[in-house]
Amino acid sequence: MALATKKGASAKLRSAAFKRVRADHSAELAGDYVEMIADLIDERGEARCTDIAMRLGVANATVVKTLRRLQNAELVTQEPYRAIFLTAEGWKMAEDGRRKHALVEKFLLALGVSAETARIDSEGIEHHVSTETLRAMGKFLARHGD
Amino acid sequence: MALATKKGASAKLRSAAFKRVRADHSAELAGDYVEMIADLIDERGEARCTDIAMRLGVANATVVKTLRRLQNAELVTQEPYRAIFLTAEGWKMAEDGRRKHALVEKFLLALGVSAETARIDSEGIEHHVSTETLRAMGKFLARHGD
DNA sequence: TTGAAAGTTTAGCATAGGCTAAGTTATATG
DNA sequence: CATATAACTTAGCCTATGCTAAACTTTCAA
Repeated sequence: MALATKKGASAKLRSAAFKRVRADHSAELAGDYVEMIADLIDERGEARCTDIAMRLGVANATVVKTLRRLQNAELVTQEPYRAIFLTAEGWKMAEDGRRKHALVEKFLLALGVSAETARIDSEGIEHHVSTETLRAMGKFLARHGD
Repeated sequence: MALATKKGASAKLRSAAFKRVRADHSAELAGDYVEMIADLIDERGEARCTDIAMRLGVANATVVKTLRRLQNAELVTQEPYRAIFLTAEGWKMAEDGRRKHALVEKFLLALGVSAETARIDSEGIEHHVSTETLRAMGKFLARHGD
């Protein structure tokens, strides 16, 4: 029984990391969307389905479906056939994402990878970096480069 | 028209990063499974559904279903009600994953994050790190720590 | 050797996130 | 101002990844 308990506890510990990864994944898409919508609004005054679809590299209908989920999650608002807006919560998430994204990308550049790779890898990495790791990256940047 | 072309090209470039992330995600689960199966075989001689389910923190039936996909992908072999084995390709993927995983985890430790965070974050990050970034991490480790 | 516990599988359901095709609305231009 | 084009939406399909409940094997111990 002592062995079984130990085994169970150890498995539980291990599984926590995978559960975090799965949770990150569901949040990831929402983060990408709001960040992109924020960018589009800043760049050209409004965010349209088509632009989002093109930048994400998915079909228009996919964007529409996802936007409905984001509306249910109170991250965006939208009238039929009109541009897309972010709620206060949506803006907050977008800003958080941008900060994180920018820091990871700068960190990778400081580490010595090419601009192209930094851009691509930071997109995948940003959603899996804890606050602690983010802080460590910040410290590194303060010491080196930046 | 010049503007439209430029716009399209820029969007295409951006979308590449997101396409990579989506591709990474589909490969991710397979990578986690084979790595874990390899660990179990090394640790206790065989890999069973229940152990995988416990370590991943998912239901048994979920593991069974995923294993069927991995069998179709020729990464694992299995007889009904028997233990699970890796194919040559499965072992290769597992070894690659372990190498990558270990390097990322060591890198995070060298960066100054706690063991706990390094363990958890490396799990999420490993699948989104390009060869170039991995090399940069290796160089960092050669200079500092390790 | 038989029966209960442990492990495995099947069946059936749900959600997320893709797609295409077809229909609807807005808008810009002749 | 009428209509063609562009943008948006709906409908319906698919796969991946999760779940629970129920059925089936294996194994181990009485």
